[in-house]
Amino acid sequence: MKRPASGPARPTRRRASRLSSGEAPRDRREAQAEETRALLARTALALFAKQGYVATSTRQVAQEAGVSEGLIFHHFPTKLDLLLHIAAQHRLMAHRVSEAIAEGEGRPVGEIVSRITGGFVALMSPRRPETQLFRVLLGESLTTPELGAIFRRLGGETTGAIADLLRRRAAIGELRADLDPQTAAAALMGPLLWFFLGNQHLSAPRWRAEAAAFAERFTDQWLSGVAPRP
Amino acid sequence: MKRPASGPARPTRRRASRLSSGEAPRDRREAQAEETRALLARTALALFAKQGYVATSTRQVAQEAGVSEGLIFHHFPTKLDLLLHIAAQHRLMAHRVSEAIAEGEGRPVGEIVSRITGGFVALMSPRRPETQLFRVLLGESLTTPELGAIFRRLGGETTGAIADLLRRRAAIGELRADLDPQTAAAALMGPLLWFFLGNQHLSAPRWRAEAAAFAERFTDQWLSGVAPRP
DNA sequence: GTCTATATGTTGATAGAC
DNA sequence: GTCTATCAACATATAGAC
Repeated sequence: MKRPASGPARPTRRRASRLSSGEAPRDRREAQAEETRALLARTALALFAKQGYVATSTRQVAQEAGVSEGLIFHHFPTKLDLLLHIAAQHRLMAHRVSEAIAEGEGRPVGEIVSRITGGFVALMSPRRPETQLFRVLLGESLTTPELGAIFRRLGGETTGAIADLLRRRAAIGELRADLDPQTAAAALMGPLLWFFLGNQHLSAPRWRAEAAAFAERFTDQWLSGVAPRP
Repeated sequence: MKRPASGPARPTRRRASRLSSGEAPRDRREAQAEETRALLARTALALFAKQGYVATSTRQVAQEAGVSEGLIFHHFPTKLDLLLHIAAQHRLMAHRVSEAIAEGEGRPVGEIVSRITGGFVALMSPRRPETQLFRVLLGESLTTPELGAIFRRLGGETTGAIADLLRRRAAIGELRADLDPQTAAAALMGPLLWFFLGNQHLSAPRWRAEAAAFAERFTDQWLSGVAPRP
């Protein structure tokens, strides 16, 4: 696989000189360091998402960010640490699901599920950083055990939270009594993932349109599968 | 990410010398070449599955297969050609689904769907070559456009075949009339994929047990979601 | 905190003898 | 058809000057 010759490094704005700030030099340095870490994380994420983690070199990240390669290793001991730092900084689908569930307490399941599928449409839009991160993690999780565990944990948390909701709602008769909550949760998240993988190449506007339409049709069908038996 | 120092190359059995065979030398050579290509494909697939396509070197493939590196490039002009050759040789989930549908013509949908989900359990067992290939393609499809297209096509064929079945069955009243076939097909395949990603680390026996249980519960729930409205 | 320079090994791919 | 020898480019990571 040919690696594209990385284009000329984009000029990166340096910090504006601070005149007579009240901050101690220590704080300024730390702030600067944090800024750099953020820059590196941003840049690396974009490249990882486009080319994959293994196929992206630290050199490339440095060039694209407009810093030296050594600086990367000053802030992140290894390349994997860089990826893990990125992963830790983002709130993924799992968190959105938990939020939707917490906020929907006392409201009908259908409403909560609609919020979840609707959130998926917004969250997984092709160009968003969270989406890019998700793709990297998914791809790498298949070969890097450490990331595989992270990825599985995220998935498990998501279905777990949903299953918990369904269990409670089934208990009060809002859902069919013989429902298996874990299965139903997988049946909710799985098709969203399937749709994402099949349509991630769409442009953002087309994604929004197609994903929204799919989410609506799918939510409807899923709900009729878990509704109480007549 | 540290690359594990590849262990000593396993001794590979060489061809048994053929005494006085009736074959022309030309045929023997061609057979030998085919044998080598198969060996390389087998070996590469195992390594790709474990470490990923990009993270696996042609050198490593050569060592593990017990041949020289140059020989790889004699048979496959580039590393990507090797992967594409592998991909072309395997019958994936898509084909199994089509088979199940063709063979189930005239039988109840529930039965066909059970065969599909049941086939998934057998086909996606952790150590099978098809499973390994699937993982490689999925992982790589997220970053290599050429493979992304292949992967999307496979997914599209699968849901397409299912959607077609559902459309015909809905027309004769076996399924609810307002069913959207494409959505229902995604709702069938998605959870299987989700389950696979969450449980691919299981041992083969545990996979069979857990996957079979999931398949049964899920099939049941999916069917009640597409059943005709009362 | 950032840079330059470099260490040390690996990569995909080619040439040419047998 | 297979091997050995070799390539230039690239990988991750470190050392030390500023």
